[in-house]
Amino acid sequence: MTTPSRLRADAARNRANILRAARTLIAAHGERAGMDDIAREAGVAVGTLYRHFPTKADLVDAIVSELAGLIFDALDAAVARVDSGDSAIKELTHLIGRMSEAAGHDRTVKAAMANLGVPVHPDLTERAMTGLARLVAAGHAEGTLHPDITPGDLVIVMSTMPDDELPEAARHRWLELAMRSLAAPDATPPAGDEPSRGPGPA
Amino acid sequence: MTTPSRLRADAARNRANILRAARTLIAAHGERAGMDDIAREAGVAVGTLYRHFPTKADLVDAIVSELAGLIFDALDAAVARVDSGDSAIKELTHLIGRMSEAAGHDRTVKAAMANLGVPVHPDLTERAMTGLARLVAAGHAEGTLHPDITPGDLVIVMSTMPDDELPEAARHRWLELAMRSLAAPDATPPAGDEPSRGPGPA
DNA sequence: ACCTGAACACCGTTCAAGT
DNA sequence: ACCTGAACACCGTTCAAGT
Repeated sequence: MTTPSRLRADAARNRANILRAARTLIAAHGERAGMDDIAREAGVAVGTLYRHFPTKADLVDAIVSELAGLIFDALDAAVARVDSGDSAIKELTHLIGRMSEAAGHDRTVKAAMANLGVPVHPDLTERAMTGLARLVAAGHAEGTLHPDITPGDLVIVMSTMPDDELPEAARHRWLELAMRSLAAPDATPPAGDEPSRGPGPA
Repeated sequence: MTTPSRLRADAARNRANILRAARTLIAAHGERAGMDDIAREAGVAVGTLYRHFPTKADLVDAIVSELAGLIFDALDAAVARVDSGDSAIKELTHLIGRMSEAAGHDRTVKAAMANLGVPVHPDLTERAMTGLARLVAAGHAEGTLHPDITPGDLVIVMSTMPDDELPEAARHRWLELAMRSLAAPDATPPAGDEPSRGPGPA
């Protein structure tokens, strides 16, 4: 779990090989991937696998966290671009679209997505929520995001993203529909603000 | 799989007990439910379980199909009400809302949902698509459904419905967002229940 | 310290024996 | 015909023995 500060050379090599093998096999077969298969693919004995990751869940978690890190990087990059003046709704569409595309090829992405909502690592979750809040604020400021949308809503959208069980065309259409539910109502300019029943930001 | 036209009295009783036990345990624990546990709960030996359902997947499939049947019934009822003059968007909201609520308590519902898109039983799928097409047509006619929405879009929405991994408040908020993506641009989506702030998972 | 691989435990599945 | 439950196979996990 906690990577020791210093690792024997062969141990470090083994760990890297295990992670690489796990990335490949778990992305392809999900949790169905067998520990023996992963060990063989990594060129180590099962015992070695278990020395580095005490349980299969720990190994999966490591892969998922790794991927969550990449997602956070993408999020940070989007925030940076928005700070530089790019359109928030455009960056958000791009971000969610990239994640959805990834989720179509890698079974781990959905799990990484869920980690945003159910904090396994609270610090990472806070990092994500901070980034999402920046995007939401920018979207509200430029008037392209629906006024009642919150960072939590983005988490909901991301965690209900389709995986590879839906064909690509459907995943693409999902993105359109999802963004439609996030976007500001553009048909009528937001002058009087709708009195419907939207829980306004008070 | 194919239920024999006549079944010995004890066999029929066993089958019913197995289905009831499976409903309970699979709804609660998903596919993690053990075959031995289901057999014990049903009061039969494992061999008997396997005589009725050659494989665990078959048993799960039976439960899922059963539930899909209930969903289709609900769909047909909605179509009937719309034919009687009820609002299509309102019935659609109610229908998806009920399914979402069910999915929050029963891990099988999502699987049943997926059956709509990936036809396990083509005839059932066709029945569902016919019903959905009626609702879509009615929604277009009354102008409450977004003009470009198709029955396939409803399948996408239903198969990306959140399960019990999202808390109830988030599931409720999901419904609002989903209906927003389906509604006509100028229409105010009817909310059967009071809208809740959807802050997502804490 | 770390690695190895045989052995154990658990659960899906089978089958010889019963009625 | 249908039921029973011990036995088998598979896979996650452990551990005594090696270096």
